[in-house]
Amino acid sequence: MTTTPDLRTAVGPRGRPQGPDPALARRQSGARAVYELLRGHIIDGTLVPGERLTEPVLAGRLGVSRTPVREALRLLQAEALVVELPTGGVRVAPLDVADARRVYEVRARLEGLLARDACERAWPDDVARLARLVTLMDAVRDHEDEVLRIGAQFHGEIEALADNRWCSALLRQIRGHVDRYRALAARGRVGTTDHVDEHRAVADAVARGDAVAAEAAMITHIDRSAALADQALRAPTDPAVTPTTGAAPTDAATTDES
Amino acid sequence: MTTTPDLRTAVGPRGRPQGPDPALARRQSGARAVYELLRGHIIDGTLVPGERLTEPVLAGRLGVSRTPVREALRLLQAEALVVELPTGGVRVAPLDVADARRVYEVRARLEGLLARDACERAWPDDVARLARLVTLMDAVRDHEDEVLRIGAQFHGEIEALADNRWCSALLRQIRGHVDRYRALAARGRVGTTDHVDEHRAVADAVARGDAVAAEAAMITHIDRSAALADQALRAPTDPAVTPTTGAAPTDAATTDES
DNA sequence: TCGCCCACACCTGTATACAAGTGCGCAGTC
DNA sequence: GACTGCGCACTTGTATACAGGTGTGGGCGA
Repeated sequence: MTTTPDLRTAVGPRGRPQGPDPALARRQSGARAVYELLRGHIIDGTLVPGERLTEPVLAGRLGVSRTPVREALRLLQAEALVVELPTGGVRVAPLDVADARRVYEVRARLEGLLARDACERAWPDDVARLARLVTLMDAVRDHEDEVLRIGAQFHGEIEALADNRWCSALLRQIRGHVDRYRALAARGRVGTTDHVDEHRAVADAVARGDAVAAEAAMITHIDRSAALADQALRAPTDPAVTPTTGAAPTDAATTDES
Repeated sequence: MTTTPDLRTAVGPRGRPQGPDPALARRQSGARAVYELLRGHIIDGTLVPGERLTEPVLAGRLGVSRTPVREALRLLQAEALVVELPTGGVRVAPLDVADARRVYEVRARLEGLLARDACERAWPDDVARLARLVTLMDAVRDHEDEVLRIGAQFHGEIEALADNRWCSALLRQIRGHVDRYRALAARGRVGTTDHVDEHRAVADAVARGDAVAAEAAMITHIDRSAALADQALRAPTDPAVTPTTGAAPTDAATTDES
């Protein structure tokens, strides 16, 4: 591991060639790119939990100066993907399987709140779109990957409907950690039993405009996912660090055994 | 406004004289101190919502270089207390009274989860301590300040019991925003009706070990506080920026109309 | 052979220097 | 008088230089 690719080959010297928004392109440069890269590597396990990250080494490896590296590390620290050492400096946040449950609990509440908010803002065509996703999911219920993909869409739809930036911002942080634990477990082997029904329960509640039920259904759904994930994390292999080679999800709507 | 005191007079040239933990003292230096200072000023309204914050100006005013200022701004940005401008740079996050409700909603769920977790970890003496706080609160129920102070203690106790670092970390971020809205409203004039009973409901649920009830009671409690805060924010004065001169709360357990 | 002490190498934190992009203002012109 | 074009000043982002502190490893002495 720790074979972090050169940043220049990863994002180019000055952002992507086709930046739709110049301001975004500007933000994509340097520090932001380092942040995204490191974040992905922490999530997918390329950077091993507990590993010390030193600024000069990262800077040299990525072909940039310490300044953007430092900034990226601060962002990762704010997100708790790296933890500070008593003497200064940081290391990759350790993975504690027992903590996975906690992460899921928080995620469940935040997504539950999103479902509640979505209830109050959903228009008929939104409801129809959700229902369509559930139908779609039902149609492919034996293909786990497809179920997961549609599930991600479903959650993304709910989040968009809720339009709650506070929830979304916090959720994004939590999602990074959720994705870490998912990468740790054997990919895909989390089971999707009852996924269709659980999503349908949420969709139905939203359709009825029943905010309380929607929130409860979402929490139940994610709690069950948490139980599956917990099982997958404890059962298969030793609890030691087991980085997978799976793709590195980096942003919203990627988290999904949901 | 914008009469930010010199950082050197605020924290001294190299941390406080009596740092109990040298590592902490080290972190307290420079960037961290700038962060805390700016955070406090944003929360208490000294830094006006929407105000542009430029690195050279802040650096000069605080007597440090741009480097620690920059780092502090990044932390504040991660916390959404400042927002980035399209052209780069940041401004103090605008205050939207309609958004206060959203912030409280999130806080309610997080604290609700803390209450739930506290249930599963509370020992008899913990339960007794919570009950004592409720009794104390009841005894001073006519003194709003005292009620708020004890309320803060109560919430701190729950948080400590829950021992859920994920929740606590997210809650800290949310609390900064809650405190901002509280500073915007007339201090103390939020009303504390039924505070005692609401806290008692939480304490009783914890005593019974009824996690579901504890979570629900906490959510109800904070939702009611939210309604009071919302009322205070909309009613008294114009919705324009109205910084108060009240003390600047800077960390956990300071948030309380709870 | 074990323990202690010193010195080095390293790393963080801060300051300063440099380059590039952007917005604003002023002057000139129609 | 209004519009347009140019130029300046400012700001951010990055790189580099410098100082302070810490941990480690080797050497020396008991």
